[in-house]
Amino acid sequence: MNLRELEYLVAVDDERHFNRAAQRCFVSQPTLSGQVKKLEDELGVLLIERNTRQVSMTDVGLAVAQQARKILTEVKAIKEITQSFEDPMAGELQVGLIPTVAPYLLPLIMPAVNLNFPKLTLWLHEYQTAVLLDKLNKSELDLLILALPVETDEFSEIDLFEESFWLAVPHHEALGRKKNIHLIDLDEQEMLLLEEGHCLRGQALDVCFSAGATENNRFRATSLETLRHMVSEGLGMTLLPELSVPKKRSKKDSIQYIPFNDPKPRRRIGLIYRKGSYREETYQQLAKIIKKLFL
Amino acid sequence: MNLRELEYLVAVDDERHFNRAAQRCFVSQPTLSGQVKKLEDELGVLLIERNTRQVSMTDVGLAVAQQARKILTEVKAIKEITQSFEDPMAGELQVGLIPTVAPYLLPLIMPAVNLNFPKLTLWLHEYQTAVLLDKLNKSELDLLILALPVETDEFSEIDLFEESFWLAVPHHEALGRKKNIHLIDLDEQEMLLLEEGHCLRGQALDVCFSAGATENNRFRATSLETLRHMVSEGLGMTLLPELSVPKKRSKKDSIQYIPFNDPKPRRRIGLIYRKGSYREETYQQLAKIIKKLFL
DNA sequence: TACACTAATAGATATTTTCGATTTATTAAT
DNA sequence: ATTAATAAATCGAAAATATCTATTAGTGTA
Repeated sequence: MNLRELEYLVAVDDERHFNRAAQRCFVSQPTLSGQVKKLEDELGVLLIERNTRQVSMTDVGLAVAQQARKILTEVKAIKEITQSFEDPMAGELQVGLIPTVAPYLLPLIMPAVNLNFPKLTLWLHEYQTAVLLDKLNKSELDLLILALPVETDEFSEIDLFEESFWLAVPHHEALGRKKNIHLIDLDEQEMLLLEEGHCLRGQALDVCFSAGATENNRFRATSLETLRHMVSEGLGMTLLPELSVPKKRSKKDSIQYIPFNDPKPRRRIGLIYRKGSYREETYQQLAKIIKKLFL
Repeated sequence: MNLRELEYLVAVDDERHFNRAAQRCFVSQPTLSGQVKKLEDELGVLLIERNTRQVSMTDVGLAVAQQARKILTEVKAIKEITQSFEDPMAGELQVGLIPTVAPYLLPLIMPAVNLNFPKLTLWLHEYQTAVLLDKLNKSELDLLILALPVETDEFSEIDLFEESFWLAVPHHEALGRKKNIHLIDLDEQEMLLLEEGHCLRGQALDVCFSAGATENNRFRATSLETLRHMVSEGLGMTLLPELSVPKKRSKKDSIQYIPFNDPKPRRRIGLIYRKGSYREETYQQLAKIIKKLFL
């Protein structure tokens, strides 16, 4: 078997036309026809049903073409591997982030990343922790930015920064007058939280639990911004991670943002990747740049 | 690039010796040397550090060889794909089972499977549910036999059979006199259970909870057979899945096995595989044969 | 210095891939 | 029925590639 044969097969599956497929592969039609036939002979099955009027794939053909695509993708990866050794800070990276971090962190770090590593292209993906871990595992993603710790020994972690929680209260609430608050001030309070699946929900629940607060079970927000709108509508208070707290705040805002006194409740944000990945150097340098911004 | 070049590279990585690597590939040493050099030229990096005395892989070389192995494995899979279309009931299958099912189910089904599908080779793997699902996801396994339901939409399920739970009590216990028992007879009883990680533990806990029984927290068994020995030593009672209950029982056994009256507590055992797998036909037929044994 | 071992090189040969030209088959239009 | 248009298969020559044997060159050891 041969990688070119596989390319030809994939081209036929895409084009459903031998001539066009051949053009796409920059070879003549007889060449492509011949190689496809050779592949069929070697495998001992008919991959493509064809007459002079129409081309269609057999069931086996479809399955083999699918596998061929996978193989060709893995082959491309070889070139990326070697390039990443030549220059660790060049190439493409599939990065996954959790939704409660991505929109607030990316504007902060992307300019610095692009400036320092102009040859590095980041493809950004936003999913909840469980999905991210699965995709990292399956090598669909290379690198995750999420809340630590993650209990698994298949991945390596790098700490990035710690993020405190702030209290977001509607303007009219008594608590909104305070400049700082203590955890115990939350005792007996009812909090709005995110829906199931967001790791932030679990972290906030922990804080609520240790402070003696409870969850408002009538509403659960699907995103941090929904949550913020709910607070702004006066429906209740919530905990927000520091990065999502606006830098410019005024006493007239419909939401008052209040920091905690020590010991501040907080979460760790970090970066994880598959243990022993050949891209380790890339990840370390990326982490270094991001950390610098939080000093 | 070329699959043969990748084979040569892997051979060198394995043998650390050009001559032996060449022999392993059934080519002459100059051929192998030349092709490896060609690969290095194409990738633009040194993969192997060599002089006439010793051969060692560079970091890039190791990473590329690793990727090459992956590719060659995927290529092999093509042949398996076509063969499985030729005859769905031929070839190799990586089957995963949970530890509370494997040792009791396999002796029952393997003779029938081997008889009906002599060309099918099953490789059997025993892990707890979470690990099985991960390996199925990563395509390290093709097929799982475990307790349903499994909450995920990436896999397809086929029901195999339902398995009732039996009560296993030490010979001397009062409950051991009974021929049948009701769930409510377990009220206030303390049960021995498996350690964390076994799905059977969760299923038994459910039963205990609904019956008003509690767990004995001083011991947790690592396997069903350990659990059975603990009961046999008189340390307490437990729930066992039907398949693990001996067919021949006597009143003199140190363990008395007692079935439940309706509604019997039970669990569903089934088979799952990746949705849309080209092996679907194979799995359906396997399921059919297994089901037949439980009619 | 001679020897044993190993990888690289050179030149010849064999194999495989490719191309252009042609053939065969099918459909649509006249 | 005939013709034209389209598309895939086939053929034979050429080009490209992989392989072989024989030889060379480098490295460590006795």
